[in-house]
Amino acid sequence: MENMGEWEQRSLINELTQGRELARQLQVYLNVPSSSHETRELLVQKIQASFEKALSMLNCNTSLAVDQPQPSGLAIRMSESPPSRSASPRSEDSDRDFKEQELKFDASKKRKTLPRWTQQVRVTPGTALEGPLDDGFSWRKYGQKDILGAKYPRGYYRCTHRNVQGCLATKQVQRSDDDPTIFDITYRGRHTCNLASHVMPPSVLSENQEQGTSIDPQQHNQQEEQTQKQSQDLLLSFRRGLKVITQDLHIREQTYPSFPNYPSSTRSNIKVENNVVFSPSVMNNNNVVGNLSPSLISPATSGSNYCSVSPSPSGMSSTHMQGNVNFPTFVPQPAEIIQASTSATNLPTVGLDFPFGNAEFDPNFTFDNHGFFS
DNA sequence: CGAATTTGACCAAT
DNA sequence: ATTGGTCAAATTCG
Repeated sequence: MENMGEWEQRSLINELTQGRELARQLQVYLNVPSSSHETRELLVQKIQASFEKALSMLNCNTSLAVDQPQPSGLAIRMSESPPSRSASPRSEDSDRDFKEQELKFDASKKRKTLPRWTQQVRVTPGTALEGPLDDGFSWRKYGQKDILGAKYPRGYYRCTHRNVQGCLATKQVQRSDDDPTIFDITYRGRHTCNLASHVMPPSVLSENQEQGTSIDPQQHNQQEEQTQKQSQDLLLSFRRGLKVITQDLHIREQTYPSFPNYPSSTRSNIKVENNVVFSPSVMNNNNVVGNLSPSLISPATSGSNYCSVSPSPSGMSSTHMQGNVNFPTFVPQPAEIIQASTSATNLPTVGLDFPFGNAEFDPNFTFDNHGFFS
């Protein structure tokens, strides 16, 4: 834990402070009759966002910042889930899927599969974009398959830099049967490539850049990976302001030290609605994440991310930059993130759960941000 | 021309 | 034998 860099700590403090400040402001506004409802609403949102961010930092260490233009609505619901079946709201297929997962889980010894979790992403109708989701990484499609019982084929993607950096992350994208605007995205494995935080300001980059690819994929401890990953995705999603519904966070891993408290409480559909609107000020700690990828268009792929780590400054390899390097402005759609996963729900209680889940720190969790955002 | 996608074949897990 | 996942040649894209 010494690893928790000073930077993280500061960010955290910063975030909390920010939240406090916002709350204070809210209080003020509450006493000012003339203040608009909207303003207050906005403050509330900010506060929520602030907390979420702080929590995510704690839980996930990911210091990825969530930065989002101004989505109008996010709903997050999370829980972790051993796919107890009955997970997805709408398709029974997913149900089937979960079953499979479950089975595999039990049969554990067989194949060590990479951690895997699913999220549903909905592209807001009305906006013509049909495609999904660009979650911040650059993916390359390597296959497509018709799935039994599913109307739409499932697309298989792997990290573009797989060969170069040995990043084993893959994802599967499948459009929901009944609601074409929803895509189930199952991620597997964590990105070991430099998740590049995209194109970020050189200044920031320079700081950690040395790390480059040095991260040995195999070395990571899984737990960490998952956590990290999860947060990565989430955050990314946030940033893009898409509607994301994470349905199942099931992760199975062989070596799973323990995930002690994944609060099972979750199942109580907790939805945290937050329309997160980050003000620049709030965001400052994470410039790292500064940009969103604009694209979110192709249904399954949008290559918009950069995992690359080109050591060489000039190195951005020609290609993947699909033109999005400008971050701002892109304001996708209102997003809604719902993480659901059914889990061992037993809890009677409605625990409070935050989007980022477990308020638990993994014992072994270390901030390995180094390579992470470099 | 190189990189990304498509698509049928191949392989592994039920 | 069936189904899901990956490979890889062919094709398309930029």
